[in-house]
Amino acid sequence: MRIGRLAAMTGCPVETIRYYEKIGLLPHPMRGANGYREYEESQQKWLQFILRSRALGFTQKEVRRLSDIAHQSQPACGDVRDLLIEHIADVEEKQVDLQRLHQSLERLKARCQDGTLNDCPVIDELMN
Amino acid sequence: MRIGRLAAMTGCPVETIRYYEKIGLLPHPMRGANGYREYEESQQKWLQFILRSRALGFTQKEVRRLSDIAHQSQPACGDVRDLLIEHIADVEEKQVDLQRLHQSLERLKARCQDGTLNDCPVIDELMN
DNA sequence: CCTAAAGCCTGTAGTTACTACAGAGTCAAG
DNA sequence: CTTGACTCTGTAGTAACTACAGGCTTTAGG
Repeated sequence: MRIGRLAAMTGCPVETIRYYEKIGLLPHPMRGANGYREYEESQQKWLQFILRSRALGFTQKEVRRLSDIAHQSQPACGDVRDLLIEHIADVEEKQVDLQRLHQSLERLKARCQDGTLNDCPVIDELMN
Repeated sequence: MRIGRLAAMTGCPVETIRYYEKIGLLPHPMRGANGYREYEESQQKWLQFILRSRALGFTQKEVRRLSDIAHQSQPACGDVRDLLIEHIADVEEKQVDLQRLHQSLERLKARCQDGTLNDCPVIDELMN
C-alpha cells in the first residue's frame, strides 16, 4: 500500500504521515524500487493508534509513551492507566479554565447591554 | 519607565513586551539616549489591555481588532460586542469538545478496572 | 505508444504565540 | 573601578502540523 492509499484509509493527510515518520512516531516503512514508501497493515494499525490517541488530546510526547508501551511484548497496563488518569486531570483542569473564561466573557457581555451605548464598557474594563 | 519596570508592573515578561512591539500589537515607545525603551503610563494601559484580552482567550488577530477599535476616537461598541459574542461561541464549542473528550477518556478508563489486567483494553481499543 | 494528470519524493518555510539564548553595550552600587 | 544587573539586537527553538517548490514515477486515455 502506498502513502496515498494509507492516507485515504485513515483520513490522515499524506504530509502528516511523512511528518510522523520524520519525528519517529511512526516506524520507517519499506521502500519500493522507485523509492516510494510501501506500507503493510501493521503500520496502518500503528498510524490509527496515533490518530486515535491524538484525537483524545494526548500530546505527541504522550503518544510516544503510549506507543512505546503498546509495542512492548508485555504491555504494562498499569502505566497506560496512569497516563490516562493524568490526562483526564489535564482535561478537567482545562474544563475549569474554560468555565471561568466563559463566566468572565458573559459578565463582560452583560455590561454591553444591546451594544448601543455610547461609551464601550468592555473596552473600559479591559483598559483600566 | 524602562522595560524591566513595565514587565514587573504588568507581570508580562520582558521578552514578550518586545515581541508585542515587533509584531505591531504594542506601539513603539520612545528611546533614551542610550537606546533603551522608555514607556509612559498610556503604554502600560495599552499593554494591560493586550494582556487582559489574551487572558480572556482572544487570539492575537482578535486582540489586534479589539485594539484597533479601542484606540479609535469613537470606539464602536457594537463591533466589540460582535467580537465578544463570536468569541463566546468559540469558547462554548471548545467546552462541548472537552466534554466529549472527557466522556471518551472516562469510558476508556472504566475498561481498565484497576489496572491489573493482563491484556490492556485501552491499547486494544486504540489499536483496533 | 505517447502524453498529460496524478501521485510520490526531499527539503524548506510558514503558522501561533511565545520563550530562550548569544553576544555586546550600559548603568548602579560598593 | 569592577562586578552584577539591566538592556539591546537578532536568531533559534517549542508544538503540531501545513504548504509549497522542484523534480521524479506511474497510470489512464486517446
